Amino acid sequence: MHRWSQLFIPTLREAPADAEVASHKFLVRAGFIRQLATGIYSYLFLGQRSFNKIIGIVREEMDKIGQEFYLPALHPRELWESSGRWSVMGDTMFRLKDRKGADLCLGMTEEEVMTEIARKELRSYKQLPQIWYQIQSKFRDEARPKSGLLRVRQFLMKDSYSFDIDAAGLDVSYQKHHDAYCRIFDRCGLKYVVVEAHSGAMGGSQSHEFMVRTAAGEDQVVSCEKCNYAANMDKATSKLVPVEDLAATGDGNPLEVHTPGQKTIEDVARFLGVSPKNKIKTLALMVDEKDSKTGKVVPRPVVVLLRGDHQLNEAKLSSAVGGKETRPMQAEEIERLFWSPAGFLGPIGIEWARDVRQVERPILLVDNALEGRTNLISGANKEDYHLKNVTPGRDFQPTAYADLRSVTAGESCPNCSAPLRIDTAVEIGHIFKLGYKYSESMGARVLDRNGKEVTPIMGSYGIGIERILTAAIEQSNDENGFWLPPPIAPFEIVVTPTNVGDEKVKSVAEDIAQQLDAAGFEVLLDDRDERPGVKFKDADLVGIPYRVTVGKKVTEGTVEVVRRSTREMHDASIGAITGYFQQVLRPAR
RNA sequence: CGGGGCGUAGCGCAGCCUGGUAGCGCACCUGCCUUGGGCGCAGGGGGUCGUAGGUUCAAAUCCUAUCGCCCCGACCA
Repeated sequence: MHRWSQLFIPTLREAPADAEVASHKFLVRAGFIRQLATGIYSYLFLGQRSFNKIIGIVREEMDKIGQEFYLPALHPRELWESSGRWSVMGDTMFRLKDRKGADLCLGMTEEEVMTEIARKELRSYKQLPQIWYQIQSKFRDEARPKSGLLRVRQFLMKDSYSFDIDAAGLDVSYQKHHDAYCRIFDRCGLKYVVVEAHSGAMGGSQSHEFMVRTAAGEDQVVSCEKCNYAANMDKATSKLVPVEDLAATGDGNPLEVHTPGQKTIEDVARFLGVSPKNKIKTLALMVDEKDSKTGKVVPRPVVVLLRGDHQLNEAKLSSAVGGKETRPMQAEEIERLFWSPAGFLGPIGIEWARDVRQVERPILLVDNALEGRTNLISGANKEDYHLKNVTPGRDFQPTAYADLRSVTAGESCPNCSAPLRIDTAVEIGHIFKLGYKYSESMGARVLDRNGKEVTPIMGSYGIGIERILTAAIEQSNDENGFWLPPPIAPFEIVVTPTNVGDEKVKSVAEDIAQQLDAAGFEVLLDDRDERPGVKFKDADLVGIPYRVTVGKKVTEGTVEVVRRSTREMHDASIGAITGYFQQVLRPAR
């Protein structure tokens, strides 16, 4: 049993001025955390208790599917060079030198370290599958840490890695993680959604994110009101309402129209009296490609066509160009390709690559929404002119059609056609089929059944420990503070004697706390010599789900039980308290 | 990295424009009082005004540089 008067729980009446989101304000006000520097926080007593409980749950569930390791956070440069990520990670990686001048870095994830162990130690298919995990600090020099513990430079992560002999084995390891994550987040009392996620640049075959919907989040999830469809913004698709095409004019072939000074989609649509949906949006971008012979990096034009009212999704575009990054073309680059200033660009009159490998020609990517459309309006590649009657496939040949746009709220679900909603969310977990990227580049090999060398296939899986707590707070707070689900709360019950000067009140509170403690509950006795108002305010603030108030009614043998989330309050006889909490906190399963 | 803002007591802020005694609320300490929602009265402690340089008889205040922190954007295996 813990006594408040002996503890360091520095609660604050006011939130620090720079705190914006609820979890940040309350974590500081409730004395869970204190900031040391931008994106770097100390965890005080209550915070650490909460994290320890979260870690306990993660560990219990992970032990059912894998084995816990503890890996170094300090890594040699050579290790990250062996996977090629020393240069890829850029400024986000913390780097330092040792006394000999050797380069080191602080770990952002641990694929390299795990794969290094696998490479050295795994020899035979008989040793597979393996699932190895750890819970450890990760370091990322984020461009912009923010929102308290939501986006920080040092944080705790449960990261695990699976090694399987083949894709079917990976499917099993992946599913085990999926199920373990569901059990973990359920036990933590979170409401979450599992969404299909963008697999990233490396062509990983499958990826899911575990998201908690909250306004404080930085990610966007698209989900269906009716069925269980849910996806990350970078992955989501929708069914579109068909658009009525314009009638052909003149002989039906592309026809120049004078559109002086009409540069934006809206301008042109208004000027010509058509909907933006009948207009082609032409985006001029560049992608850096490596020349296969010289190895030199050469910029290559990538032109993207979208329906006029649609928005480009950069992650989808990146996937479409093989995981590379794109940038907008500069004015000279636009002139060189289109012979026209921006505002009047279009696909007609340029020789586009037949497929991506035809490197001497520019790439033309056309969004699926334009496939099969006819008589669209595009720029004419001539200042102050646009073209009517533009029909994809007839008037120009795309290098490829692809899904390139972001869905918007209200569009139809791809499965059941019900309206889609878009919410901001916090990512609390991510499971990812890595494939062969690390095992291949770092040279991990095992012998299969036939004595043939094969490369094990990997998965990697992460859980943000701090984000579980912040998401829980974002989900459950009011103007007075927050309440946590009992499994992750720093204490389950706070016993609040209203007046420790009253011997009867004091001793009953003491007895109740002792009893609850003896029965195995996590109890905090607020034995401070403070006025009741102060204690109630603090009790409401710090996230403890239940309060037992011991006050005047002790003379009648009665105390009050208050449930923080609902403010529900009822009198209970002193002798019945332990039984009551047995029922609500330890129900038989 | 681009744009904006802020650094004055533990927290929240005023003072700066117009240079001259460093202030307020909360918190903290002592005493009394009070005891069901941050109570009251009295007394008290605590600040190199982020740092460095400059202007001036005199700088929290004006100028320059620098560091830190926050917000928006870019970025985010």
